[in-house]
Amino acid sequence: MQTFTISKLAQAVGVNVETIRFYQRRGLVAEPAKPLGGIRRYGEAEVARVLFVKSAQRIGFTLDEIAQLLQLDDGTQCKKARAIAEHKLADVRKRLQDLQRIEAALAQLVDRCASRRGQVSCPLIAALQPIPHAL
Amino acid sequence: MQTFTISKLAQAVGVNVETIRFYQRRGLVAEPAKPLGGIRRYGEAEVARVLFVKSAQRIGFTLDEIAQLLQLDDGTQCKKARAIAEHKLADVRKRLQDLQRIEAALAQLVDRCASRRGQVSCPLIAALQPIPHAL
DNA sequence: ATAAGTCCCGTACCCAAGTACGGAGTCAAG
DNA sequence: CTTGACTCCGTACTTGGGTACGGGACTTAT
Repeated sequence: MQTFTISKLAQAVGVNVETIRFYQRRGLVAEPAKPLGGIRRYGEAEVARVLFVKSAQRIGFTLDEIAQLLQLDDGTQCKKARAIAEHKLADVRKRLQDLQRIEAALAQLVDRCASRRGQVSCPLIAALQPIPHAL
Repeated sequence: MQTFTISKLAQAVGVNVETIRFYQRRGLVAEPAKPLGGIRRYGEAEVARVLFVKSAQRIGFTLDEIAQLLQLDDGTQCKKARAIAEHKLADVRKRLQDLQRIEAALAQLVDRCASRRGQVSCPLIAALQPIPHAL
């Protein structure tokens, strides 16, 4: 298809044009060959790409990590891909646990605040102490 | 108690001394009064504080957000605290959803890689597209 | 009482992830 | 065929989260 100019692409995914160009420099988004001294055109693939980057970022991946994740998408080198994916998976699971703990803590806090004003000694700090520090 | 010097504190929680000082400037960690031209002493409260900051950071909160969260711990101003907490809670739940999606996608990828080599067209990209883009 | 090792504090530097800027080229409409 | 909007590309600036550095004060072992 290749229907977007860079600014349309940026607009479609809700980021700055400069951000697209920045991603291109980082190799996260393809730079289509420009047609004989002209203006590059982008398609759905690029839209998907940028959305992926932004989503992955929202959950805490760095651009370098995202670059790795994107390599998995090639389908080739399944062995390597698997190693990276497993590593990330462990990582993600740890993040999930932490998030779940803080979610519980926050929900509890909100709940207590709602039902009973007064001495709420916040459970947040406790929620994030993995070991009850025996040092 | 107040048994740690700043470097012992840093060492106890596994961060750089400079990081502690940086947090103090940001108001994230208390700076105990220094005893008449001398050296400040830190206790378990500061250890907990720094660990909290690091944990919260791991799951994607910024230092500014963490400062807000820490204010909730005061117990006072329950109304305000509740508002902040509710906001954060919504935020956390969104992060959780995203993480769960990517966890599933990664787990699937690993699984497929394990059982069947060959044309694995990575489910990651799909996993992070909220809407199947109908534009 | 002195040298080694810390601490205090300010300032400067670093990296990641953008954002802004500016000049030159392109393209579509009037 | 010019004007205005947009593109291309390079370079510079910004913000968040630290790290590093350096001079002077303090404290402790010898």
